[in-house]
Amino acid sequence: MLQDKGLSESEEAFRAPGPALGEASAASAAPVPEPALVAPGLSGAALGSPPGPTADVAAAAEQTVENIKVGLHEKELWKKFHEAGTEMIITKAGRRMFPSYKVKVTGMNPKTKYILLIDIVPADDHRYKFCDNKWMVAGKAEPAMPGRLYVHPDSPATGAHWMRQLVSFQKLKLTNNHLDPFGHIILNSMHKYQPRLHIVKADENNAFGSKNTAFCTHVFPETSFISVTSYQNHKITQLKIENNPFAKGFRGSDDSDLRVARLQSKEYPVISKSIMRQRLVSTQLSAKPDVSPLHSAHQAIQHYQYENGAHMQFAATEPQDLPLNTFPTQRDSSLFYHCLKRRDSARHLDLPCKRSYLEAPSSVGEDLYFRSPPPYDQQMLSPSYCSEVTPREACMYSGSGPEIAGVSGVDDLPPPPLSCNMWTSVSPYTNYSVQTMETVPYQPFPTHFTTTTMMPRLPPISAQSSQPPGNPHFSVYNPLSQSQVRERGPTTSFPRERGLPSVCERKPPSPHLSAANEFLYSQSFSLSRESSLQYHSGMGTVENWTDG
DNA sequence: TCTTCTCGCACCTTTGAATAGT
DNA sequence: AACTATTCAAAGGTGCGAGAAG
Repeated sequence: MLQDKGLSESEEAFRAPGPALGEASAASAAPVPEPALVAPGLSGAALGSPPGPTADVAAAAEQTVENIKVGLHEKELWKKFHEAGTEMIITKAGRRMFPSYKVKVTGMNPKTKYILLIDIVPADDHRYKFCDNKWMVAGKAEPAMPGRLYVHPDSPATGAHWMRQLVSFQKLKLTNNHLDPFGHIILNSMHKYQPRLHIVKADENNAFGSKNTAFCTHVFPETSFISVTSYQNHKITQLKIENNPFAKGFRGSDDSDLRVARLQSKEYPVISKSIMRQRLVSTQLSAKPDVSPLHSAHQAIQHYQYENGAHMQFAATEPQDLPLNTFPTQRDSSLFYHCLKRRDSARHLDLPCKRSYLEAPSSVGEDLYFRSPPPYDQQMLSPSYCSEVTPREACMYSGSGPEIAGVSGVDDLPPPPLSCNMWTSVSPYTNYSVQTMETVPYQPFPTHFTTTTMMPRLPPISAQSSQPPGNPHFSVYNPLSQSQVRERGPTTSFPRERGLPSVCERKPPSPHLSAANEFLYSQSFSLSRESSLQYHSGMGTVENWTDG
């Protein structure tokens, strides 16, 4: 039961010899913010919270979280992409990220349970276009998509569990479907994003609403990317093809060609049809003097070098070829970090994590529903779900609403689709720029970032009193994970991705899962409200950030 | 006309069940 | 009977490229 695909994959990757593991180790050893980086003033007193009776526990929890170190797996690969300007395909059905987000975690308390989750936030408020072989700002960003969290399917799990192997988020999918019913993370095309990893302490000492709930956030700047519906930069295309096993079929030459090339001591570049085509396009677009046969040859050589396992030489290309290199490589960008404790809530609910995460799901009859508030005009309501039956599946928090059911074209759908994420409408992105992080304060969450406003039973940050707890607009929906649904087989005509469940096949959540959702919501709430005050990049400035 | 998006496709890896062998 | 290794088909992940949409 403990073993599922996700874990197996992670373990396999972790065990895999060679560069991947080495990189992971190196990443783990990468400089990690010292405790000093944790912004001061995290104490309850500093924030106006009275010291609680669990001060000792709080201190222990905080220390535990502060000691957590996270290393990005395949950091070198990420850097290669980053130097070329990482692009991630987003599709209606959802597309995995590549490189996938994998981390090695250390410093956890082996016996304490943690929840690991990822969110992807806008890196700036611009829309981009790929012109003249480089990314250029093309205007103001479109309104942010409903924010969603991707909770690692193993969550919650003990520190020993997380530290035992690589933690892989490779099943995380990105979509541009605003009404995505599958729980994928929704993004806008041609926008820049920054994934973030959150580690939430989730043991019995940190009951929901506790003042002492601790968590930390890690950001690896090299994982930032521009979302696209089709690749723009042929360098990225080639990197994907050469590194992603699933794209092996697009590698420029067959085995014999590769063998020939290798036998010929790399004297001849191996160029795929795609790269030829894209280079033609690039050449046509570029009126630059350096766009010449020699230039093309240079690129071909670069490609060839890569084909043959040599390091890519993109760094040697002209600056304009590195438009998305938003994080200067000379700067240690291992991670941004913050650590803090929740201290603003008086609620103390049972934590789902108090129970074994292997615990069998409750019967349908025990399912709870609560709604997220309809705070804004375009608010999308949706149930959220979190699966424990198939813990390896993504557990995302989202919202959905009548629009979704309507759009689905299925009138008799049971409670609207759900995904595992939480979402809500998102206000325009507040300005923080990863690109200029060294000088612009990093604001981890937009003021109205969805993961905060969707918080069930927690007032929206910007409309705190609009939906009091218990408001009928709050609901919880806990559909089955995709794999669970898949086992049941198709039962509806709802448009679906191959192998993905129809929305109406999902079932409501069990009470403890709802509580889990709530816990996570609360954590996100804390992140959004407090991290802004305490987030510390370690290399940039720290700016207080206030609501509204 | 241009840019962006959608969809079907071929190709590939991954997964897991079925089967054979020890 | 239990365990391991192998085989094979289905599921699912890729980028490509034509055409649609705005």
